[in-house]
Amino acid sequence: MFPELFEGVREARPVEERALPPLPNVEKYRVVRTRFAPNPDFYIHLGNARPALLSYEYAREYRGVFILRFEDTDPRIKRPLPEAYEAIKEDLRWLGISWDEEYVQSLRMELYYGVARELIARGGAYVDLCRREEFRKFKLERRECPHRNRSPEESLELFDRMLSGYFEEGEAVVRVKTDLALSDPSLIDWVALRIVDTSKHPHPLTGDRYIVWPTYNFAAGVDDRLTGVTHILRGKEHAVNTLKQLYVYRALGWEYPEVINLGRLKLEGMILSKSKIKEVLGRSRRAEVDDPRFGTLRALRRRGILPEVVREIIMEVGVKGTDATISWENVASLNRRRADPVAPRVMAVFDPVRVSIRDVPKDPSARVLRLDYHPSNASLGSRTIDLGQEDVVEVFISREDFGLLKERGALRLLEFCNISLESEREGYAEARFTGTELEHARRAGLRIVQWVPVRSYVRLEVLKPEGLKLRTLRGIAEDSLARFQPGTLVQLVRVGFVKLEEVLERRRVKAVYAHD
RNA sequence: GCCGCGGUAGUAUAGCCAGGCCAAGUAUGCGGGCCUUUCGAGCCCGUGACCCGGGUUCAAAUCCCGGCCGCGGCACCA
Repeated sequence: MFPELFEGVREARPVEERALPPLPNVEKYRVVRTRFAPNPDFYIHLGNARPALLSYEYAREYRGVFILRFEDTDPRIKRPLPEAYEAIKEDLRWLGISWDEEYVQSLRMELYYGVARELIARGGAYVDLCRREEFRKFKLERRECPHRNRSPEESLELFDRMLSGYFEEGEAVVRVKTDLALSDPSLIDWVALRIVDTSKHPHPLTGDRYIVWPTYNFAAGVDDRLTGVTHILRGKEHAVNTLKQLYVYRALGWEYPEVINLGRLKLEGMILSKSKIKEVLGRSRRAEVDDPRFGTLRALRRRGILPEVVREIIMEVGVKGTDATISWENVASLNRRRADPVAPRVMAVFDPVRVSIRDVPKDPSARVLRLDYHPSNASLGSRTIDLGQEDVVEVFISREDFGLLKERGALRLLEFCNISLESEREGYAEARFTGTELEHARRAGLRIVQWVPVRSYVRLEVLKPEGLKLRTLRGIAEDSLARFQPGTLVQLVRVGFVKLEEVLERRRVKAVYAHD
């Protein structure tokens, strides 16, 4: 109809999403079923988002089913965090991921017991009563331990005893029979179920109801089969696990799903690993799980990183086994691209210095400024800065720009006027109005700097991560900043993008630094 | 003890499986230009790289062998 009206929109920036390579052997399956299986012992981070998003995208592309499964079968070492179940779902939703089915492993224990019995009955597993170190010796010498050749019946009986609470932690485990000749000792007769004393380490969901717990490999392997998963996308650190699970599948006559191992995703300068985050959390009173120094999805969200950017990064890195370190500069750049057209622009000054300007004409055109929040996005509206009728107009500029003023003797205050320095002493300057024309400023080569009127401003605190340090920048900003809702991404002119967190009694604003 | 992965511009990466369309793509950085919101933002142009050695081939960043360097994983965590 009016094609020209759509020009701008189309040119806005065609963010093309990279197409996913085809999944292997889809024709073998009626429907593609993928899954994401986090351990709810902590919040998920950018690295977890990779398999999550790719699994989801594949399910969608093939019109299949995407499964969310909580792997919470270690009440002792990786004890689930009660709030993590919900938090993970929230983070996934934020990323635009939805799931068709949801499972919680700690609620499926009887299923694992059943499969374990079947496996033992078929001679594919046995109950081992060796102490850990004892077994290790046998294994390294490629000898079988004394319990290995027990009859299935005997093992089954011992398994029931395990379940009844007869054994203590470490006294009995169920081992999957593999091949003693395996060159990789870590594969040999791996543990499928072990005892965890839940009276001492209660599970947040099931308390002390169960004392025999499946290991990751057993539970994951069984569940992938039981829930009909056809394609597994997971970190390449799981490559060995596939080999382990294969023994269970073979013993039970199951066919193993297709597996794609993904490389790790790191975020430059940010803490991703759970253990490191927990370390910082334990050390610092201030830190929260969404501390902007962390690479958790919550932290990225808090910093104003848009979910589309996280998606874009993951799709860009693609489906492969190579690790990738995402540079923060890149994240910032992608985010800026999307934020710039929609972020209102406001002036703020850090480390402020006061400047008194005389000779500013008293007519309204010079004293009452109407400024748009964005040069090209009119929908963001505008605000008015009223400089009053005093003889001198007082503004704050940053100490850095104050240095420029001293050096060059003149400056242009962004969208206001040109000034020249009359006198200065530490932290204060007197200047003279020399006109409002931008052309003059340009010809004179004046630097154009942001400023805040002394007459009306808000205090601004910006939380800024610098490496592992967290700094709080204190400054002042135009009072109009307080009119935005918390959560708004704002561009502080010549400073960077900031996400508003709190607006306190209209005179104080707290924000988190997103990026330049 | 054992298993696996990677080395592409200053930085981070794509391409490698299916060799030629790669005198190597993207982002950032850097240099220049543009924008009457004036900017450290944005837009445009430019700059710059296939770890080393050998082999296969008409043809190799891509395949094979060796070397050097870096990284990750497993063994009753997930």
